[in-house]
Amino acid sequence: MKFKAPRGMRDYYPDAMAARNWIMERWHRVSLRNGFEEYDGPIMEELDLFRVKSGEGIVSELFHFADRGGREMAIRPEMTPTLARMVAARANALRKPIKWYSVPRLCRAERPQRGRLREFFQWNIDILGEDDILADAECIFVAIDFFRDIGLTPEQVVMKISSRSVLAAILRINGFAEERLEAVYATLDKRDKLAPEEFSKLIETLGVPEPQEQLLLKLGEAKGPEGITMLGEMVGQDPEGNQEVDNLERLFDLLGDMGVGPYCLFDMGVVRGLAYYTGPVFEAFGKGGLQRAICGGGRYGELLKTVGGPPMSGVGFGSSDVVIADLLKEFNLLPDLSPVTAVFVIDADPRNPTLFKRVLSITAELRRRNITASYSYRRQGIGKQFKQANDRNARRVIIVEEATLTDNTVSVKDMGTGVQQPLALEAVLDDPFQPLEPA
RNA sequence: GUAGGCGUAGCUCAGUUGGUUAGAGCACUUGGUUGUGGUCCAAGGGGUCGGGGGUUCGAAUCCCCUCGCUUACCCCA
Repeated sequence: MKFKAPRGMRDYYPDAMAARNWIMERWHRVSLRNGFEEYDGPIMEELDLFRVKSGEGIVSELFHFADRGGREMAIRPEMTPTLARMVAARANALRKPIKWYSVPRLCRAERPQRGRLREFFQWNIDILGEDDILADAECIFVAIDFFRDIGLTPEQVVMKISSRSVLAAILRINGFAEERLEAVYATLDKRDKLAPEEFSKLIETLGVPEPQEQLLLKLGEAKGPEGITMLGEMVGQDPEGNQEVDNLERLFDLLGDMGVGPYCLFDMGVVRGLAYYTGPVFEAFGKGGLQRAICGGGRYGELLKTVGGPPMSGVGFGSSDVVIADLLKEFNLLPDLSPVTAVFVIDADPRNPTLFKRVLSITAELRRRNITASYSYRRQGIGKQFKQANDRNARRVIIVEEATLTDNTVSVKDMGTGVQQPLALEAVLDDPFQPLEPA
């Protein structure tokens, strides 16, 4: 074929569409039951909106163009700038806390690889206007609520949680200059990807004194409850540091109270590349072969200000359908999504046009009653029609026959059990799935 | 942008000292079957062997180039 779907973008044939809908229905369901409202924005924004948030380097990763008025536009690569813009515009009018979710279609002009395409859907959950760490706990709970909803157990997925603010406090107490923090974050974020000796080498390239090097090595290893204890020792008597560690402990207490403790793990190795995170950060990982993060987020303190809004803190996360689909596949969690026809209507004698008229009217009546009903377009033998009914995964078959014309009865067959019984047509229309008695 | 792997039917793949008209399974269509589906049997449609060039009497097969896909790195919102 001359044409195919663009690089990194997908065609959704019905089976793929069914899988996509399966995931997205669960995103909606979980969002709504956790008290989030849906919002959306335009598919593209002014290029500058993304520049403001992420810097000039972002431009090469975007699909962008000049419109006919010469305005630089970009297809959205993420939802957060749009969210910040929308909330900032009505910051004072919106009831707090703002709990919003969205399932935007996003595009990024990067090289496709496993779990990462050029066009995808991303579930976004955000809480704004609530500084208490309870909001952070809520966001993490929502992500795990979704994992549970699709059948993932703590043996299959882990939510790794860390804290930018604790990390910042420890670094400050140990004499790291403010302007070095960015580089340190980037380095620590790589820890889990490298062998220990390579990580040590990377630390050395930072060019910090020996004691600070040792601190960074130790920090990267902090994990689990002992890790948090270790952080407590590191901050010592520093009041601000103590407060941050207390906050982190409270986060884990809350998650325990919410019943999702088994999914959660403190891990200082989670830092997240983004510059704008200011508090707790978290990333979920599958425990199988797929090592990529399946969701990631955290608290951002200053984001609204960068788009000209008031100071308002937020916390949220995003999760792409591509990685979720990979994970579902890996753990075989997608159910059979083949289309099901509830009722298939058959005429017993294809040579009798009067019977077919009744097939049409009965099918139409079933559909009017919101029952998925179908029939064969070809007037062919009853065996062929049954075959077609079977191919369409019909639950029940209604056979229109001579008795239908004389007594207004039809034969109903259950395709699962094979049981067939004559019944009054009205009774069948009222309840097509009533129990059948074997003859 | 860097490096590896792979390109044969819709899908998964066979196909070597280079040799007739390129194959299988699954899927699809039709028939076996004029009142009963799934199983089974049979037939059929579907391929410029990714593309171009070269070597050769002869290339899916050997050589060169190119395009595409894919995995990892870089980056990551």
